[in-house]
Amino acid sequence: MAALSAPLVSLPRYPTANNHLLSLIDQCTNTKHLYQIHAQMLRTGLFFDPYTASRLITASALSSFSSLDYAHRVFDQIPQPNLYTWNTLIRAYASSSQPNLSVVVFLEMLYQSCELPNKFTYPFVIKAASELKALRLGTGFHGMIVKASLASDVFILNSLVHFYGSCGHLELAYRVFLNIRNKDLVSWNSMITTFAQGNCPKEAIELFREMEAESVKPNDITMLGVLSACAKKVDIEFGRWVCSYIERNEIRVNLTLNNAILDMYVKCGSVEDAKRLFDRMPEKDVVSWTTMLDGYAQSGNYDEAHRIFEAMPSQNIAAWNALISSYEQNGKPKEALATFHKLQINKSAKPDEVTLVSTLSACAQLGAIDLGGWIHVYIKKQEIKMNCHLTTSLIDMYSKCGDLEKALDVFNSVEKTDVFVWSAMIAGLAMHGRGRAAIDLFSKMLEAKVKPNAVTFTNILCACSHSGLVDEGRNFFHQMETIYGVVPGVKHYACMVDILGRSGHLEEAMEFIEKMPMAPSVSLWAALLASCRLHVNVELAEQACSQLLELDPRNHGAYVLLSNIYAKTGKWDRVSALRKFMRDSGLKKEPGCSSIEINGIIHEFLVGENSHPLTKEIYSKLDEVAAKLKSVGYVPNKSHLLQFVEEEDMKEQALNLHSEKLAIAFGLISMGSSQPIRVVKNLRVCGDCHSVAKLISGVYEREILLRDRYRFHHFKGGQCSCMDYW
DNA sequence: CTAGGGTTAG
Repeated sequence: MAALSAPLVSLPRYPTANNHLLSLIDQCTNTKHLYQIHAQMLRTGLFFDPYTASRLITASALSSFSSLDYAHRVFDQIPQPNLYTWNTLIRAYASSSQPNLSVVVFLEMLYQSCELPNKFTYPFVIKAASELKALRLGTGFHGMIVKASLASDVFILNSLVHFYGSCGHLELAYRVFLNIRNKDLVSWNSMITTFAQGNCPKEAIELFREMEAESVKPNDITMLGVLSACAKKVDIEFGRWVCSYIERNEIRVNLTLNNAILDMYVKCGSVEDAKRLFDRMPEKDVVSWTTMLDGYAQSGNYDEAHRIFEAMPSQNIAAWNALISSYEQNGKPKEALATFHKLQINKSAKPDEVTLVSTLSACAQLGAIDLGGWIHVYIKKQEIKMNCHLTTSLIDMYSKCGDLEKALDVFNSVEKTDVFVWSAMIAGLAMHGRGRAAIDLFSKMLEAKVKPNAVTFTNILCACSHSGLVDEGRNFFHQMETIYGVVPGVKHYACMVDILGRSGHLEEAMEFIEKMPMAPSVSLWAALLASCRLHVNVELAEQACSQLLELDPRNHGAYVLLSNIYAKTGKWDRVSALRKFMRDSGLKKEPGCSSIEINGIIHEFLVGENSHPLTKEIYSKLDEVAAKLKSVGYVPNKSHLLQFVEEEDMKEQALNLHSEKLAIAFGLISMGSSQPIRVVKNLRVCGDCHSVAKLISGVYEREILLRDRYRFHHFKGGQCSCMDYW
C-alpha cells in the first residue's frame, strides 16, 4: 500500500536541497542568479513543487532587479499551478506598473483553475482595481466576495475601504468601514487616509478622535493621515498639537513622518517651523528638500528657494516644478518661463506633465503663443501621454493667446475628456464672445454624460455675460442648484450681477444682491460699479463704490471706475477731489501695460513708455496712424481719458500713449502683414483704443487680437467680435 | 509559505 501511494518522483517535503535553494533565492542580487536557481530546480525536479516554484516567481517579480516578464514565463512552465501560485502572480502584477494584468491573470484563473479565489486573492486584485481606479471592476469583486462569504474578512474589507476611497467614493468607503465588525488599526488608518486624501480633512480628524475614544492606539501611518488632513485644513494650531501628541505617545518618527510634518508646516504657512525641523532631521531625502524648497517658493522667498535648490543633492524634476509653478501662481509668469528655459539648457531633468502644465499656464498669462505652441509640438514629439490636465492647459493657453481655432482643434482631437476639459473649452468660447457656441457646447457636455461643476457654471455664466444673453443667464443660474445640484457660490452671484448690470438691469441687479444668502465680494461690487459706468448711474455707482471700499479700502480700481463715471458726467470737481484723495493716501492707479510677442520674445509697453529701442519708430508710426484715421473722420474721444489730465491738448497726447496703442504700433512695424497682431493688456481696454483698433483693422487690413483683463476683442475689417458690448 | 494602511510638485 505504501509503495502504491508514493509519487513517481519522490519529493521529500522539506529536503535539505530544497531549503538550501530557497535560502539561495533570498541571496540573489541579479537575474543571472535566478536563472541558475531556476535551472537547478528544473534539473532536480524541485520546480514541480508549487511552493518552491512560487518562491521563484515572487523573487523574480518583486525583487529590486525584478522582471515580471520572466516571472510570468516561469509561471507558464508550471503544469498545474495551485492557488498559492496564482496568488503570487496576481500579487506581483497588482503592485507593478501594469495592474491591469493582475486582473487578466485573475480572470484566467477563474477559467482555467478548478480552485476558487480565496481570502488572499481578493486583497491583491482589489489593490489592482484601486490602482486602476476601476470602480465597476472593484464593485464586481465586492459582489463576488459577498457571494463567496468572505465579506467578514477584515483584510478584504480594509482593502475595499481603500479601493472605494481611491475611486473618490468616500460614502461607499465609509459604508464598508462601518460594516467592519472587528476593526483593527489598519481599518482606522485606511478610513482616515481616505478622508484626508479625499478632501474631507474635517472628517479625517473627527475619525481620529473617535479612534482615540475607542482606545485604539495610533501608529505612524495614522499620524501621516492626520497630518495630511491638518495641511489640507490649514490648521497650524491643530498641527502643532499633533506634533506634541506624536512625542507624548512615543510614536516612532521616521523619515516619512518627518516629511509629513514638514509638509504640514509649509501648507499651514509656517516656513520657519519647517526650517527648524528640516535642520534637525537626522535623515533627509528628495521629498524633504523639495517640500522645503516649495515652502520658500510658495511664500515668495525666492532667495531662500534658490539657495535650497542649489544645496539639494540632486535637482529632480519636482524641484524645478516647485520653482516654475510657484512663479506661475504668484503672478510671475516671466520668471516661470525663464526657469523653464534654464531647465531646457541644463538638461539635468526631463520636463514632465506637471512642468508642462505650469509652463503652459505661464504662457497663457503672458499670451506667449509661440512658446505655448512649441510645447504643444514638444508633447507630440516626446510622445508625452496627454492627460486631462494637459488637455485643459493647452485649451486654456490657446484660448488666452487668442487662437480659438487651435483650442477647438485640441478639444476635438482628444479621446479623454473630463469636466475640466469641457469647462476650459466653454471658457475659451466665452472669452471670445461666442456665447451661443458656449451654450451649445454645454448641451453637448450634458449629452456626453459629464456632470457640470461650479467651474463650469462660472464659465457658462461668463459666456452669457459677454454675449448679453440675459434670459439664458438667469435660467442657468436658477437651474444650477435645482437641476444640477451645484450650490451657487459668490462667484456665480458676481457673474449674475455682471449679466444683469451690463445689460442695463441695474435695479434688478441691486435687488439680486439684496437677496443673496452670503456677503457680496469685492469683484461683485466691481461688476456693479462697471455696469454703472456703462449705463451712467452716478448714485448707484457711489453706493457700490463705498461698499467695495469697505471690503477693500485700498482698491484703486474702485476709485478709477468712480472717477471715470464722474468724468463721463462732467463732474470734474469730483474727479479732482478723488484724485487728491488718492494722492494723499498714496494710492496709485495700476499702470496700464500691454505686451506683444514677436518671434518668441515678449515686448512689454507701459503707458507712456519710451524705453523700447524702437521708440522713435513706434511714435512716428502712431503719428502716421493718427493722420490716416483723421482722414477717415476719426475724432479722439477724450472722455475715455482716465489719467486726470487737466490741460486739453495734453489729453489727446495722453490717449496716444496708452499701452495698447504702443503695442499695436509696434506690431504694425515688426510683423508680416498676413499675421494677426496679438496684444495682451493688464487692464480693461479703453474706449478710445477700442475705436482706434477697429479703424486700424479696417484701414490697414490687419487682424488685431486684443486680450484685456476680462475678454478678447477680435478686430477685423473695422468691426470687433464683442459687437461693442463689453 | 501569501494580505490590507504612507510623505512632495498641478
